[in-house]
Amino acid sequence: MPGQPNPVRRITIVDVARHAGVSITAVSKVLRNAYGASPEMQTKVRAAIEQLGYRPSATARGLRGRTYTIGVLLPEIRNPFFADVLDGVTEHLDGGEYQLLMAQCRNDEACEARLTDAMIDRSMDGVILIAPVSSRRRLQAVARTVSTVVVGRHGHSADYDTVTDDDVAGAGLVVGHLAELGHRHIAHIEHFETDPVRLTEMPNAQRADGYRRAMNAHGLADGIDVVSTSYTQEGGYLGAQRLLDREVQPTAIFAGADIVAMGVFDALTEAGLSAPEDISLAGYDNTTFAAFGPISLTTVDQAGHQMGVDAARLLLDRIADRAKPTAQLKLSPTLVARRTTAAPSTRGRI
Amino acid sequence: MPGQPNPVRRITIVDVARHAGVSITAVSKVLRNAYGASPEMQTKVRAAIEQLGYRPSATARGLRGRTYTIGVLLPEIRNPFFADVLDGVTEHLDGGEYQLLMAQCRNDEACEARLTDAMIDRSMDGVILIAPVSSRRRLQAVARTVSTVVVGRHGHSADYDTVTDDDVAGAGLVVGHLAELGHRHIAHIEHFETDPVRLTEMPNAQRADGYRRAMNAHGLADGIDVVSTSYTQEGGYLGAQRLLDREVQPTAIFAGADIVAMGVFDALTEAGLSAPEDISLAGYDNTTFAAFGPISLTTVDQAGHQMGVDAARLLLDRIADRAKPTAQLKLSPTLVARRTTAAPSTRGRI
DNA sequence: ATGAAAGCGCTAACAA
DNA sequence: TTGTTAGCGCTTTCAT
Repeated sequence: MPGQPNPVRRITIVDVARHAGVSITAVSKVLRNAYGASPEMQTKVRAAIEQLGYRPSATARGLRGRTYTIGVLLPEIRNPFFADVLDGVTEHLDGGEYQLLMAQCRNDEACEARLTDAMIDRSMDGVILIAPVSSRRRLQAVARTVSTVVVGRHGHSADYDTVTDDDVAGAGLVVGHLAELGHRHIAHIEHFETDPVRLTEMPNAQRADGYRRAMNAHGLADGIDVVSTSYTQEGGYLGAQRLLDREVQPTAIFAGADIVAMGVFDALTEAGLSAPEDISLAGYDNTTFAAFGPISLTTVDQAGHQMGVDAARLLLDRIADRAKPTAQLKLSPTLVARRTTAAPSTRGRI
Repeated sequence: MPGQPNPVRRITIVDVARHAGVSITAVSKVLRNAYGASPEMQTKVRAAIEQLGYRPSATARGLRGRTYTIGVLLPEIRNPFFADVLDGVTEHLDGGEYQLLMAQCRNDEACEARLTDAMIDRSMDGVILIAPVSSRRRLQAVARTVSTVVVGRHGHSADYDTVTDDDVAGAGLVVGHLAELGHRHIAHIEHFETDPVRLTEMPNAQRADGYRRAMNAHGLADGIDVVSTSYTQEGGYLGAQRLLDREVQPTAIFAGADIVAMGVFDALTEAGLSAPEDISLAGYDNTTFAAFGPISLTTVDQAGHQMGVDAARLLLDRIADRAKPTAQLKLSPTLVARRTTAAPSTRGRI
């Protein structure tokens, strides 16, 4: 008897109406808290709903009105920073009438297109795109179809709201901190990027830009040293290896993300080096990993949780009023100095 | 002109039918690769679909047939083990006709009820529940409504398939490894559990059970030492603190999950101790964290990726045939010995 | 092989 | 305030 039980017909609005002895419309109105249902009506209907254990079909609702569903597109579930953002979104939506469903795309434009389409096909009421790599044109197209908030990507649009961190300033904080400690040769591991739009809009590009600007501002133009890999642990590992192979090694490495710093750790350990004794190391994001005792990574806090809360709020506002002008929220990052940065040592150096 | 653009009417099956000069039924048949559409018909319809950029509404489809949507319920997005499972699921579903949407519940029964309901309300074709904490009754109810595969929870059911790891054996591997190194006082940090069903079915309970059995089997009954906290970093931290306060400290700690071991590291560092010099440390899950160079944690690999692949496969099978008998897949874990375990030292000990 | 037509469970005019 | 009814975009009998 496992499968194929009696085809448990789901309770529908018709059942509720019949059971309560009212019209279908009446039930619908109560469900939506719409105008035109007397208190007694409300009570009767709610009682019937309760007794029958009725739950409205989001599918059927979606065909006419809304599905009460919000989609979140994550670039990478392993990067704890995105979990922080997600927590913020969840917290703001909790208790409300919207359900959150998410999907993952690892910096893959084709995947993003597929998934945003899938969300639109499922009549989602709104979507939050976290650090999407899609073209501007594509983002605009999505946003014109469904209420959209873009998180972690710069660039204004009349079609979607944005929530970002001031990545240029964040990179500046790191460089300032290291320069103050006495470092002059500060290397940066960036996420490789060639697309001109992404070069302007993606956080990784802005961090690299902020790094260069800050180095110049501190009179350290000669100490600028950038390697391009990717914002992954492997990218950090490979990037650090390249830096360690330099004739003159940098005294500090600014990894564009904490996850990159993890890879740098790998390479350092492999080379018998450690931070900050041999090389100072800083990351970006202030993930739980960075705070972890044995690591204690100096990093930049960009308040992912708050970004999530703001994104959810903006999305609900936009769903409520599709025509309201778009907003661009830019949060200010702060430096979290921990144990992986210190004054440069001369140990073993020529 | 931001919001409210011309209410961009979506292309529907009617548009396609008209454009191709055929009936709506014909288009539907082509969409579903159903029987009764000639090659020419196929060609005509596909051309129209292509030209118009038509995408079927999953919402409308769901009202009659399937939504081509599979839901995954994750307990904790920060635990990288679950990301491994998810990767496996994604990989198996990739390229198919099903879309995967996920949601997170932090070991919260109420949240699980809400989200499984939400998935059912959205007419999802199937759901994969990862390490759910809900009651058996609830899981059965869900499974009778929608095709379900439960991952990481023991206990057979005629209503859902299961994919698990042999947690008892896994715990045995750790104890065996530590015993072989010469440890006799091996402590275990478990996830606190009182519910009688979960005490039987949850992996954490099985690991604790396997630990006890293995300790006895190795003649180390006197060395059994369990502290109950939770499978979180904080749980590991608090558990380790309690163990370090013992009159006689254990020479090894078996943390029930890698994330717990992370917290143990915190506590050790704080106490000025390190692994394996002062205390050996082992985890469970073989997450990327465990493999991370500076950590190099001894742990148990339970092949999360493979579990995900299997879960997806079982789910597709069940969707195809709701009546097929349920399967219980139990994978065998392997030990991954790294640098945090070694022979017990007598340093500083009485 | 093809198409007409009846719903699926809701929402939203509109009428009463 | 309440109820009737026409769809929403599909799938699926059932004729042809």
